[in-house]
Amino acid sequence: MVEPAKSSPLSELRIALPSLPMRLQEVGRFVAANDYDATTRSMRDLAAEAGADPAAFTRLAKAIGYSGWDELRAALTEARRPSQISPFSGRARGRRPGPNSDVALVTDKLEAEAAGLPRIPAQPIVEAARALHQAKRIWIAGYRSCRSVAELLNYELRLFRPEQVQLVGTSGPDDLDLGAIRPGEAVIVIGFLPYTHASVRVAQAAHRSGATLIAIADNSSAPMAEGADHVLLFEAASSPGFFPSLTGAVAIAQSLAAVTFSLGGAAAKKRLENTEARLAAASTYVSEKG
Amino acid sequence: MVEPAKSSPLSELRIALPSLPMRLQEVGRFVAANDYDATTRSMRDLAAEAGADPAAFTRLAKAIGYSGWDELRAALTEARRPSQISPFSGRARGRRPGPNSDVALVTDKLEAEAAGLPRIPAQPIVEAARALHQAKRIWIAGYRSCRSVAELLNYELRLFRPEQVQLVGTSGPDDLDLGAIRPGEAVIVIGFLPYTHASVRVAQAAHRSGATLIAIADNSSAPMAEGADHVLLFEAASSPGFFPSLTGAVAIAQSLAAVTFSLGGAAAKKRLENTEARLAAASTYVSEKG
DNA sequence: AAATTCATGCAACAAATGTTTCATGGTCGA
DNA sequence: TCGACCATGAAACATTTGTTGCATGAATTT
Repeated sequence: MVEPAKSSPLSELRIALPSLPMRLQEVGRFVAANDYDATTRSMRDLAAEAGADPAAFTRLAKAIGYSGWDELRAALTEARRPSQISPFSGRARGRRPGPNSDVALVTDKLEAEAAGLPRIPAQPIVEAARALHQAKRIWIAGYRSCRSVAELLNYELRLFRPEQVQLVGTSGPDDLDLGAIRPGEAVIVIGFLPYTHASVRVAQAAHRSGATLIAIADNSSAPMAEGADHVLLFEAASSPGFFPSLTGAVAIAQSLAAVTFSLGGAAAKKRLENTEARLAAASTYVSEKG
Repeated sequence: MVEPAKSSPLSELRIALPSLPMRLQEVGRFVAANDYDATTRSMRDLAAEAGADPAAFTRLAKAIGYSGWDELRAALTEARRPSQISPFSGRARGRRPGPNSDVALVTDKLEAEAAGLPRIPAQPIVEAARALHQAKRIWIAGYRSCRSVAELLNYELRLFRPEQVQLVGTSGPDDLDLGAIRPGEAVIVIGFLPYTHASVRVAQAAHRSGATLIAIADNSSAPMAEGADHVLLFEAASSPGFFPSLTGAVAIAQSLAAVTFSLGGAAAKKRLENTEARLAAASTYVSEKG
């Protein structure tokens, strides 16, 4: 099934552009080139920057079939709206049983997850890593499926900061750890919908105790992101399948560990070497043979 | 007093959220959850949708240090501006040490991992899932950083096959489990270079006992892949960084679980529903509120 | 118990927004 | 050349916007 190619307001604009009066062309080009400002700033503001009359914007909108600038801007705004991920994109679709349908499921899933990774904002990860670098102690909490991510992070960070990293709930009930959180420490909470009470409690405890709170979540409005100093977002529902995807969370966790290690400099490197030497001495690993 | 990370207005908002009056919290949550609308639509419009007083938005802005809603919105708008976020954020520039090099590291890492995912062969995953579907019992083994992947797989499979899935080494020493493996069962071993002795021993025990062996590894010549009925390969070293990447392994694990579930049909679906109902009854999750 | 602070909704306010009108100047066809 | 038409900028318009003062009621302190 092919969509009737409903053109976006921007392409409508560009198509109509050549047949417009000179001044409207200028304004139209300005809008096309600055469509983000067009959706966010006021008409008069744009007019000032474009060196044009405010009325030209109203006339432009009417010239390409809108009732006025407001309507054009609303269309541009909707066109720019970040793609709302529909949870039922892949699963609700009729997927008839067959030998190839499962392969298609896997392929779709992998591709969707691959597409989600580059959309992860890098800057917040770096900032969170700085916070980890400065933290005197690092707590990590994650429950149910997120537990695996928490443990991964715990493992990697411990490779070069063995004494300062701890998984919440390993040495007794969680509550025991919650009371031990102090200012100057950092707490990482991982979770996504549906959110567990436990993860929210850890986040609140972290915030209350004055520690730096880092939330890895699928949504900026997740309850454990409240009060968080750093929120690292990934797309959990972006891939077809039955469980939320964890690849984004894992990628974030690994990037976080990598940058934190990088900030650690020579000291971190040395500790990592020590740890590796110890593991090798215990003959944990199969020796590579030539 | 610790200075808060003033990276983005959204994080400022989240940090201040818990210490705000109730109504302002509601409004703040709404803004955090709908930040795109916050930048594009009018204050009164938002107020109507949030079911709040317009004045609350002005007060919220002032409460977190802005002169008014206009200024907060301007900050949100600038934070969302696409030009500085998406294109050429880090990679095109020189790689000299500095605040940007870390961002480039993360960006490159994410892109490399994203590129690796579609290269994962789907067919072997489906075949392995069929084996899992037929298995009377499923054992899962993974050590060190792979432990997290093993636990993820264990968790997801247990959601719809609670009695038949078990992580190796949870109920005593590994060796105890190794003797319990029987023909008709399936064993999943996850590992990559450097390979642990433990994972190799599990693989060998599985092979010896006549169980179906599924290896998730970075290389087809990995020692635990020897004698394996199914080998699922991913690229662990494909991404820059200091630790091998686990996103590929996680993606494989989740796909494996998804296909196995799909093969399980109505029975699996029913068990999953039962599990979810039990979790909900235990109020594990934070209830969604409208 | 009284006093005080504070949160909150309502309504009025000034400023701004988008639109329209009007006058001007230019272009094209007869 | 004249007249009809249109593009264009400036100003006036009604509407909407964000803000603020005020009254009310709840929570907290004295």
